[in-house]
Amino acid sequence: MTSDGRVARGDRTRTAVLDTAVSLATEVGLDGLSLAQLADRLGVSKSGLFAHWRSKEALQLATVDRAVTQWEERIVAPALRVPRGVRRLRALHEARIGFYAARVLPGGCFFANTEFEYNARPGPVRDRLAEASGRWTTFLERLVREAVELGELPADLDVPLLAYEIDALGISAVMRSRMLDPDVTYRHARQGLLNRLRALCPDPTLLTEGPS
Amino acid sequence: MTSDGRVARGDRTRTAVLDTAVSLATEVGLDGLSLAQLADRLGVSKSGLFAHWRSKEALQLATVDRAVTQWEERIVAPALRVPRGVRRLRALHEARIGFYAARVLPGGCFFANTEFEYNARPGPVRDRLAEASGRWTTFLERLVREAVELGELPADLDVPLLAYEIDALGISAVMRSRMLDPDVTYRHARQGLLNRLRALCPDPTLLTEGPS
DNA sequence: GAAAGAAGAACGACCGGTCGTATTTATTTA
DNA sequence: TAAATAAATACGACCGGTCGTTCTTCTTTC
Repeated sequence: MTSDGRVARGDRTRTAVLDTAVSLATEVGLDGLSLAQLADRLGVSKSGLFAHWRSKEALQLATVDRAVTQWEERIVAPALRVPRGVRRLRALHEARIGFYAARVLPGGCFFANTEFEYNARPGPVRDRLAEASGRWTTFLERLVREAVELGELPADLDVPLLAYEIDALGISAVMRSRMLDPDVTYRHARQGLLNRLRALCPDPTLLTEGPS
Repeated sequence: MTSDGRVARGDRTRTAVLDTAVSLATEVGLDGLSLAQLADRLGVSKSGLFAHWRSKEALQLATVDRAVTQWEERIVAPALRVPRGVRRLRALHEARIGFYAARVLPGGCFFANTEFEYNARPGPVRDRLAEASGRWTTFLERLVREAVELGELPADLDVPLLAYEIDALGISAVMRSRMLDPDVTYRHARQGLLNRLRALCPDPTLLTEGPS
C-alpha cells in the first residue's frame, strides 16, 4: 500500500502472482514449485519474478502467507458471521469441509500438500505453518469456550479435548476425501460432529436444522 | 523369492536398499529422494541401483510397497495378537500412535509425508496409496464389526462411522503432533477414543485398564 | 583368459539466479 | 498539447550446479 491508502500497482501484481503460486503449489507441492513453470503460467518471464522477491525462498514464504490469508478469509470469516455457540462451531466445520471440497476436485489443496511436506522440517516455512496451526487451535478452543459460557455445552467440558476432536474430524475429512470416496467421507465428518455435539448439548433445538 | 522358497541373495539386498529408501524418504519426502543421496547412504554407486530397478520411478514404487509392508507389520500385526473386541480397537489405536511417535521425533514419517504429496495426483504411486488406504479402512471396519458381534458395542451402531471417527483421531494425532505439542496431541487422541467408546460400550470393565 | 559386476566419468535436461538490453511508463520542457 | 527525456520494468540469453540416466573402464572371480 502507498502512504495515502491507495493500492499500489506493484501490490496488485504481487497478489496476482501469489494467488497463482498458491494454486500451482496446490497441484505440485510447495517444493515442486518451479519458477519457470510459475512464470509460464503467468505469461511473464522468470527474471521478472526476481524484481518482486529476491529469491525463490522469499516467494515461497510469501506464498505460504497468502495461503494462510485465503484460509482465514474463506473459513474463519464466514463462520464469524454466524451467531456464536454450537451453531458457529458447526458453521466452521461446514466451511472447512466446503473449502476443501471445492478445491479437491479440480486439483489439490495447498495446506493438505504443504503442511505435510514441511512439518518437522525446521525452517522459516515450517515456522509460519506452525504459527498458523497454533492460531487455528486457539481459535477453535475459543469458540468451544464461548459455547460453554453461553450454557450450550456442559460447564465441566474438557475444552481443548473437544476442540481437538472437532479438528480431528476436519483433518481426516481432508485426508480421506482424496484417497477414498469424498461423499461418504464428508458425510461421516458431518455426522461425527453432530453425534458428538448431540451427546453434549442439553438443548436439542440447537442441532435440529441442517448445516447452514 | 526363489522357487524353492529360499530368499535369494538379490532379494536381501533389494530389501536392504528399500528399507534405507523408506527411511530416507521419511526424512526428505518421496519426491525429494535423490539417487545420489540414497547410494551414498548405502555405500554403493548410483549406477548400481539401476541393476535392480530400471528407473527411479520403479524404485519409488517399490519403496511405497515396502513402507506399506512395514506399516502392516508394525501396526496391524501387533493389534491382532490382542483379544478381539474394543480391546483390540484400542490396541490398534495405541500401536498407530506409537508407530508415529517413534518416528516423528528423529525425522518424519513416510506416510505423513508421502500420502499428502501424492493424493489427488494421478499415477501409480497414488494408486498404491489409495489401495492401501482402502485396505486399512476395511480392516478398521472389520474390527469394529467384530466388537459389535461380540456384544461389546451396540447392535445398531453405524459401523463405518465409528471406524471413521477412530481413524480421524489417529490421523489428526499424526498431523498435529508435528506442528504442535506431541504429548498433549497424543493424550487427546487417546482420551478422545476412550470417551467415544465409553459412551457406546455397555460393559465398563472393558475400558478400565490403560492402553496395553 | 574370459565373464560379470560394480565404479565412476560423461551426457542431456532442468533448476535457481544474473545480466545487458529493449520496451513501456512517467515526468519535464517547449 | 506535443515532443523529449528519465525511470522503471520486462525480457531472453546465459551461468553454475544438480538431477536421472547411460556408457566405458576396471576389478574380481572362476
